Amino acid sequence: MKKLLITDGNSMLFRAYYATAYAGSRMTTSAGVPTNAVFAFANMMQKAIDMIEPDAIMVAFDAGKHTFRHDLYADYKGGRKPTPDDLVPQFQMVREYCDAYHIKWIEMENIEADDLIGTASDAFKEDTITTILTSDHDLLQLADEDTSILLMKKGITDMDVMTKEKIKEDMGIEPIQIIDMKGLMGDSSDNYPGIPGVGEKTALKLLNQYGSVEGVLEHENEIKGALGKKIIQGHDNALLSKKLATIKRDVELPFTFEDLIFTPDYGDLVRFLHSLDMNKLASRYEDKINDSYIPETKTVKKEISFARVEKIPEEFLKNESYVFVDADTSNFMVADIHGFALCKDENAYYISLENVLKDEALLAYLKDDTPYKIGYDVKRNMHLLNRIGLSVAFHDDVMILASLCDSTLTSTEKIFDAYGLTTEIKYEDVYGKANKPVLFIDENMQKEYACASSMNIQKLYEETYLKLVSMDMEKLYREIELPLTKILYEMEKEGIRCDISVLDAIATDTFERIQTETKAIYEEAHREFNINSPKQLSEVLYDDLGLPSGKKRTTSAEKLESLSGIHPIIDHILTYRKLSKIYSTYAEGLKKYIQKDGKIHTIYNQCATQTGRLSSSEPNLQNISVRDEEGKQIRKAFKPEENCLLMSCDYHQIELRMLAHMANEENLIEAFQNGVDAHTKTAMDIFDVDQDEVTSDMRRKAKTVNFGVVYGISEFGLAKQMNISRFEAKDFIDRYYEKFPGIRSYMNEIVKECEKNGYVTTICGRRREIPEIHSSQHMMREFGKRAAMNAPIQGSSADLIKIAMIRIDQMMKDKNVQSKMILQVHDELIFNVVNGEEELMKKIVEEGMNHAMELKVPLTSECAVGKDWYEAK
DNA sequence: CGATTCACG
DNA sequence: ACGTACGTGAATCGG
Repeated sequence: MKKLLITDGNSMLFRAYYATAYAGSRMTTSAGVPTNAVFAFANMMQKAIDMIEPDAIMVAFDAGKHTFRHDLYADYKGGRKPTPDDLVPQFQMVREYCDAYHIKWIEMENIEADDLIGTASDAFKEDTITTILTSDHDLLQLADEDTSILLMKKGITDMDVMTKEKIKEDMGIEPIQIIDMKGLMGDSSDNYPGIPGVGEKTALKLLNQYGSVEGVLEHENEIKGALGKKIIQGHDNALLSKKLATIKRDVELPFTFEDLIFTPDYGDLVRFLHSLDMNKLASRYEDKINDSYIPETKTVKKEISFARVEKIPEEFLKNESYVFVDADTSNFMVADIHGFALCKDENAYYISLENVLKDEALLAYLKDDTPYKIGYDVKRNMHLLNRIGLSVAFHDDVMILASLCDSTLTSTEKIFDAYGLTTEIKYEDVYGKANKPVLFIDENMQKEYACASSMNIQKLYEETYLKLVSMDMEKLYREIELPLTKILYEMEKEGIRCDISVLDAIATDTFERIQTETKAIYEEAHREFNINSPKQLSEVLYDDLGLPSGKKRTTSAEKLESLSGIHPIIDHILTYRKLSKIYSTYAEGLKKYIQKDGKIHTIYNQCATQTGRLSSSEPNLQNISVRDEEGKQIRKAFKPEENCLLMSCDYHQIELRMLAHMANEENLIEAFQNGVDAHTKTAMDIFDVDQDEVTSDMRRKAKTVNFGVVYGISEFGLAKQMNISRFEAKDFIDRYYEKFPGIRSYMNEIVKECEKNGYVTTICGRRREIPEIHSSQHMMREFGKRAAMNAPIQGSSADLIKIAMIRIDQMMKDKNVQSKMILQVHDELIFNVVNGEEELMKKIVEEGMNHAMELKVPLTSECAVGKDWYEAK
């Protein structure tokens, strides 16, 4: 058997174009010719070739026209959109690509590519297996025993193999009956009517009974009621529509199978790819070159120029650019801007702050949204620019691009390391270290550093943008992450009022109590030592006092609690620990961050977690004490503005709801739908009792089990947490899975998926890479499995609240409220609510949160208001 | 600068 | 044979 690959050239080129259209402005050759569609086309072809390993290839095009009869892209319904300008030259270019690769391409006057494909898929039947690569669902009708369709999904690398069986399973009919479906129900996008009043359901029913349009029409007089009448009236339309939907298979083909045999010439291909500046793609083929061709990469390498200027050349300001804001590397909420570097292609310019403000053309350029500005950590740039009175709309953030592409890249160092991006002159070379700044700034070094940094932004963009598109995260990026950046910027800028006198009072009180505890501890230990040093403390406990340590000699609160009662020193240490945490991290720690405006402005990092959650730092306002009453007092320092209240709204058991939805676990879904408390429900099931028999202890245990499930449950973990034996823990897990079988199969599936792909995804398509899943070490692998089980739950919940924030922000703008969203704590949002807006805000927030996604379970949340964060919780 | 501990979801 | 619950950030110690 031979293998034939037929590519639907036009449909694939359109698909390639739209999949990469956002990047259109920058995917060009050095001469400025757009190449994005050809690039994506070449990638898709290679993927299909690697997958199928065909003996022969044919690419079919529509002759000489740049639009065609089928709807290829979801956004362009009805009618024909004109072919985009930057796609036009790529029709020729893609044919040149085929020539260079020695792939046979066909086009014939007055014959549609579809009909060429239909005919070719039939022509060599005896000893050929055919695969058709397309993004056009209409070609599915060609599937049969020897022919399958490789159907492009979103992005540029995802494709589905549609066999005859798969189509039958998906649509409930034979592939060939697709034309009968269209005959009966018509096709609005192709503008043929079918039988008016017959939709998908009716058409399916009729076909199952009569097999084909002709079969239905033959019996049209037997069909009763309104339907029969409609069919008789639509008789001719049905036949015509079917004819229009049918791909021809009887075209005279001007070639034989031998003409299609695939004999690639990698030398020609590499030369061609280099001519379009697709050096990276070319390098994939270089080791396959069988002639003596050596790619002349030198000829495409351009001279890079860095310049310090007083004014940016006007010529440069016509296009998009990569912007590096040169500022202190410290906390950007207080850092000062020195100037910035702009680059595009091989030219980079450095301009000092003083000159920026004098350069009218540059200021106009920065205000104009049309030439795209691309930056790294756009939120930081916004703060820095805002403080010199500038507001710049950035079109892309390469920090977010890079971390979405690879979730393990959770810091700037990791991102730049991963892509091998360094600068010859470093920040320290220009400005020195934080504690030892340079006396004089070397302006030449400053220019070199900043210009090279802007070049790195450009390089990073080129490495990540199409990758992101091909990974299907463009929607997540454009519709969630980028809008969120702006919201976070506003939240950070707004900040939250923090009353230093409250912190002072807590500090003073706590300090005194720490002294008391310290004395008591020294007395019990019979000597003075540094209680903050785990090393010294463990010597006191396990050597001096001879308390039982076990193997690890840890001094963690967990261990100490188990020792409580054995020796009076233990409780003093626990209290000391608790108080010194409150004192140094919160009471004293937070004071350092109160700015002149009496507020704390935390920084939200959008790229710091592997799961998609935010993190908060300088200071971290996502871990302010709440579980412990004494620690919770800290919240009394966080206050609303004058004539305002704080409002805090949090989701109820968001992760369990997300799990119920994603695992499609009927039992749990039903509980949520009926408003049954999830922990109580779990207790009923694992302890096999009625709702009114669930004791608080049973509920507490069930709650622990539920947490365990979300964390990727293990016998050991659960046993440790619940202080029970491994066997008892196993029993709980077995019972749990027995009652919630959907969760069991979901967890198994997700681990399998992770083992296959090396990553897992959230509802919104966010990826978490889990390389540990393939580790040779057992423990690492087990960790990988737990992370694989947890990440989609934690990550989808993060997606959810991000969407809620965007919706709430939008509604607040629509209603023109004066209240502000100021904090996010994973499943909770905090607002400064202006007096009189309480009711409206509650409505907005509940609507925004509870309907951010429509899941199989209802989403619920609770809002509370108060004169400080303590009261509003 | 890594390890330990502990605050949060 | 292995010896852990998932995800963060800050303070502190001690090499």
